Amino acid sequence: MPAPSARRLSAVKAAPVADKRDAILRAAIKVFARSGFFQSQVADVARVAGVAAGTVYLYFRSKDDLLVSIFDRTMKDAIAEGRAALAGVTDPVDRLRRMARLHLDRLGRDRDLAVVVQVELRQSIKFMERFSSTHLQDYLNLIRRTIADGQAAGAFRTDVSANTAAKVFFGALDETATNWMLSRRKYSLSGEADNVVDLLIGGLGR
Amino acid sequence: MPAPSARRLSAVKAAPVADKRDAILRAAIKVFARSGFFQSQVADVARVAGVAAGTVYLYFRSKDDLLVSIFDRTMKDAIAEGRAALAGVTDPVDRLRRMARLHLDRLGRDRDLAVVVQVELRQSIKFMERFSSTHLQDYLNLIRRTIADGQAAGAFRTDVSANTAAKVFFGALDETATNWMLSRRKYSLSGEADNVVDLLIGGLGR
Amino acid sequence: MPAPSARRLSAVKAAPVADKRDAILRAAIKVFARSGFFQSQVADVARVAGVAAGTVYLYFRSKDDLLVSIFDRTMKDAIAEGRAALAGVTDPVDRLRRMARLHLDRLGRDRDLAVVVQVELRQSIKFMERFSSTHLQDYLNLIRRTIADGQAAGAFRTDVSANTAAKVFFGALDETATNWMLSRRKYSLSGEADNVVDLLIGGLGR
Amino acid sequence: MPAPSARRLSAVKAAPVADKRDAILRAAIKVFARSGFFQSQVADVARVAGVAAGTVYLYFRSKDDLLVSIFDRTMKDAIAEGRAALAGVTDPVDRLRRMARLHLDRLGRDRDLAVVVQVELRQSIKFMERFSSTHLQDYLNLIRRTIADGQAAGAFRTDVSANTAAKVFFGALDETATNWMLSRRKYSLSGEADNVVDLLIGGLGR
DNA sequence: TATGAATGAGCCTTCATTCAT
DNA sequence: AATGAATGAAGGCTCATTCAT
Repeated sequence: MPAPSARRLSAVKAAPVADKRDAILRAAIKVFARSGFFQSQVADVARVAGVAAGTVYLYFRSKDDLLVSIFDRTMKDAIAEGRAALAGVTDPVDRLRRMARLHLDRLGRDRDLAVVVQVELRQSIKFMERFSSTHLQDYLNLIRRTIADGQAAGAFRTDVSANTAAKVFFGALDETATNWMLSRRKYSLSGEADNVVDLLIGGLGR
Repeated sequence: MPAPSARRLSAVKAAPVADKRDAILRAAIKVFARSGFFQSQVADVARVAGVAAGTVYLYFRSKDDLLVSIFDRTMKDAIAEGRAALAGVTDPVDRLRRMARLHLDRLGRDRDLAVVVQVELRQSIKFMERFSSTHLQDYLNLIRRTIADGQAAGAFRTDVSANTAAKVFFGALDETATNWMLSRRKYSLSGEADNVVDLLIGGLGR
Repeated sequence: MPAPSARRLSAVKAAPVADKRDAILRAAIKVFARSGFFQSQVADVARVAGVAAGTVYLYFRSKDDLLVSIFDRTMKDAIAEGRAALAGVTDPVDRLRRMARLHLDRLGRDRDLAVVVQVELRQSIKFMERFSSTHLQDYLNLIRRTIADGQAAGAFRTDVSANTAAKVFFGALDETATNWMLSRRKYSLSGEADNVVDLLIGGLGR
Repeated sequence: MPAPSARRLSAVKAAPVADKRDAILRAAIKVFARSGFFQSQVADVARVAGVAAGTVYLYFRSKDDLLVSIFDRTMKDAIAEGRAALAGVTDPVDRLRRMARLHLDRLGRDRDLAVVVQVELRQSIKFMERFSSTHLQDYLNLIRRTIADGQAAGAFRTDVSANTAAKVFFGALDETATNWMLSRRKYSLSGEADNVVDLLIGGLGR
């Protein structure tokens, strides 16, 4: 933690910058969630953020950069949170359960963010110049390794590749989030985490 | 089945129209798959289809209508194929297996179609004026009912709602298809169907 | 009157041609009256005429030609009718009265024609490539000469040029027709003729 | 009248905006006069105004709005000017004479404006969604009331309705203006005002 | 830093006209 | 003569981005 003087200095110079950049990014999430990336206008983002249109370009290179920045921050946070949450947990099933809860918690806390991530991310993955898929790949790798470790530890069956299982796991969470985002009903998204994990661990068959 | 002469007559009048509409639709799938809907130009679709730009508007109301038509036809076909494939199959596990194979078969046969459906459909679901989500809902309902029937028949566990299970099932297939579509490697998508179903039925746990 | 055989021949060859050309022209009047020349489409004219779009071009060189043909025929008829109506009439006031009645009668009989003539003719006069203003000039000359004759005969005052008086006379009829065409009320247009002439002859002052 | 400093301030802020809007409107009058509304391009208006095409849309909603704005301003000015000019004048004949002079003065000062008003206004009246005919109706009402007052005051004959007389009066001025606008000769339009009024008051007959 | 007026490239869509049948 | 599917040029309008203030 910086000394008071340092904090004040940074408050005068850095913090407002971070604040405004953040305000614009939050405005972008709201606007993109409402209208979709391509149907949104930079001017709308600026208006919602309470700044002039030109100001957006003091903090972001382009409209694309707004979207990339949203994804970058979201995925980086997700991976960091995920790693932290798994820190002291050794039981493979618990590890998956924690990841599922985190995944749905994060999206469930901010419906706008969920909309943007669930609706626009896939688009962007397709167009590599817009979003380096690295982060998402990192996330899938995190799941895959967790499953592979569980297989090595004898907790998970080994006749299914960790790769396939990771995709099934991620897909299940992803679809659950998408359904929640599209649904009018206001049920708790994170409440679904345990159901999904139970099903995946125990299997649908009796 | 009509007599040859009748078929020739209809081929002279109806077929060319259907052919051109179809050519434009296939061109749209190719172009949208390459560049994404919003970054594609109607003129590109026309060029790929081998017609003039204006001709597109003889068969489709608008650029949006192209996308909607792709979805409509794909989903209608999917549901019809799905219903047909389940016709004589009673074993619940077999029914799910068939649906999974069909799902991945269809997308695996046409990578461009897979790209459009996996990348653009979600966007369009969000904007109901663009695509009535009815068809997709129908598809999810088909899965849900299949699972509920399996539960009633005692084949599937009943401590997980059919709704949750349907989302997990669809999400697993969906993510598998998306991953295949994005991957450079040319593995068979439909080959994944059995793995996914085995995992979902048996569960990841031992 | 031609012999029956001649009539049949002409009915087979010439008459249908004239009929179709006429049908298209009448359709054009109706369509142009409803939407205005520039906002009308050749396809609409064809549909109203009950022919295919391409057929219009068998009888008219272009869309412009449709408008020109409407004006040409209308003005030619008007002048011919006007000359005929003045044939045996020598009293200058009677001559003006007859011209006014004819003018308003003609437009009053066919509201669509009135709309096209009153609304589109002025446009077209401005663009000489579209309509040779000769016909309208001929019409104004007919009025001017009638007034000049009346002046020479001592019936009309001579301290106003026949030219100015002709414009006032035509303008009064023109505005009366325009007002009638735009008005919702269904009063008789030709009934206005005498009022207008009385006013112009007698003057507004006491 | 504001103090110089205040004027300078307002000149710095308000004037440029008004100037640009005005420049575009004047350009539109020039371009529409040359080619007609439908054959003019917004890009031409912009080029003549010395701005980029997109700039037009910062000041006007659409191409239609340009035309409507021209009419609105012209008619509003005409009515205001007319009312002002009649303020202290009581003699009915003088009142009509003043209105006629104003009418022809205004159009005679700006031939382009005259072209647009005389040629395009009628079109627009026909299509009410494009131009609320209210203003023109107001103008006609002003004339009608002036005539009716003159009748009540015993200056004008009463065996002709004020309504008919107003149309004749307006039509005479309108046609005079149209003829001047179309004519190549450069005579003075406002010089015609007295001739027209004399004729209308005194009547063509002896 | 912040503004927001101005820019102008870009694109969907229309529709007069043509021409193979 | 008649059709109507096809053409493709044209233009209104949008909006990401810039830059003078």
